[in-house]
Amino acid sequence: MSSPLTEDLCFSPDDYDDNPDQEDEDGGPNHKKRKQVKRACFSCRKAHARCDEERPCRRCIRTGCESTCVDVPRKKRVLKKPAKMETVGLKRGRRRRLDESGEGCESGGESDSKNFYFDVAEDEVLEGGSVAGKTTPLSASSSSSSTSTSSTSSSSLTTVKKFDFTSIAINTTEDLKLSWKDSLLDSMTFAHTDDAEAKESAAGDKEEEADFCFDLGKSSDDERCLEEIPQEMVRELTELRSYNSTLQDMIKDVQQFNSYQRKKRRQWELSKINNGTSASTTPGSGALAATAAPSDALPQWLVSDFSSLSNKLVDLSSDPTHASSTSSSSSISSSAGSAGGAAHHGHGGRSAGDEGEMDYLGAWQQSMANHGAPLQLPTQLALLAGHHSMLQLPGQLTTQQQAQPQQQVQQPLAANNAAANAPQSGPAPFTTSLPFTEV
DNA sequence: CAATTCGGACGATCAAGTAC
DNA sequence: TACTTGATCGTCCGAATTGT
Repeated sequence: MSSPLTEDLCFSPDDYDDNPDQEDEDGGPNHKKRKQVKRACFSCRKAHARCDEERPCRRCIRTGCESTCVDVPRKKRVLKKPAKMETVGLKRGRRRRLDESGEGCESGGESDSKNFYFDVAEDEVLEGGSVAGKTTPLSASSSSSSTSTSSTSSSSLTTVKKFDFTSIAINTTEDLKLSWKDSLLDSMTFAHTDDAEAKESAAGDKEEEADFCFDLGKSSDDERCLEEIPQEMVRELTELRSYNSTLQDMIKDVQQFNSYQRKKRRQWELSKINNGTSASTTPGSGALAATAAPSDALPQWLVSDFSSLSNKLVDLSSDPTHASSTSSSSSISSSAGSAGGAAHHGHGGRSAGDEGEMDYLGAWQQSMANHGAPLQLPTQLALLAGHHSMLQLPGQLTTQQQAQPQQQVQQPLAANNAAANAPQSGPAPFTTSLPFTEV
């Protein structure tokens, strides 16, 4: 029954349209239309409870949550699927005048269209409008999957250009299957629905179907299609995800190192300016002692991280099966901490019987090239990782890089910082420029 | 027994498609 | 451009559940 709360609110008298004389086709002689407020407050909406126009509303006052009694902006409407009426055969737009049958007539105002609505409802699935309000399981599932783009939130880290394969927005095998089914079924003009009744009625109406259904093939083919192709996709995607996850780990660490070095360099340059002399001439004095000239040496934590990273890479490139088992144990600890959440998913995704041996490093190179990032990592990282093939050491610039000098990577930052803009009379630009630009 | 939660029916609104 | 209409989003009833 009604809860005491709603009883307390006592909305009833004018909550319903007192115009019952309209249509009573669904039986009830006094079928009153439910009136609803234009906008319910956040609290009421959350509680699925009745609200009113006042702020704070009566319910919030009563429950003592006036603070949350605020309006929430309406969501912008999004069409998740292409309009369905093509698939069902209904057409939008002004109703065609049908002289002979008398079935249709020129639509006039609102009431006319309403009548028409009910007329149509006789032989269609549209009953009382409630069916139309339902969301199909397919659309729901496809929209619910969320991407976990693990962009770093820390301000000291740079944002990476996107080459995140997981942004395909598919997180599980089931998601993938559903998504695939969805797209496949979308491509058919045949109205797919999980609702057995609707399916039946759709199947029954052969004549209409023929009009807007084309090239469906046999249903058995469709079934097979739905099963086989996802398998292939699942496998590929799993590989991609695994590789991408490793990539993300590396990127995170490298970004940290980059940030660390940049900060160090800024400090060094600043202190140099403040001192009014060349850093090399006054070593060991005061602040300068604290901010020694940046070196190419990696901090200790990074060294250990990259050690495990290199092991991991060796595993990945040589023995994928082994990689999946070892990668979890030799996890690359992300000192940033914040980004750890999405970083390590997918490593276990490679199935034991996976025969497709992937050239991860090659793939990485390819990916980086595709996204316009130069293939260059810090020297020590290159040495640590032990994969010179995938790294480009400072001496080995690409032709593209030879054309534009290295410090280009650091420019956006330097533009914002007067100190960093100081004449580059200090040490030569670092050879540890990184493959990522600041955004 | 009161309070809270939440599934789902119903209402409002919007955007796409069509007739004129 | 006016109009229709399906889809989508919001409201809130009322049954179920939880707390005291």
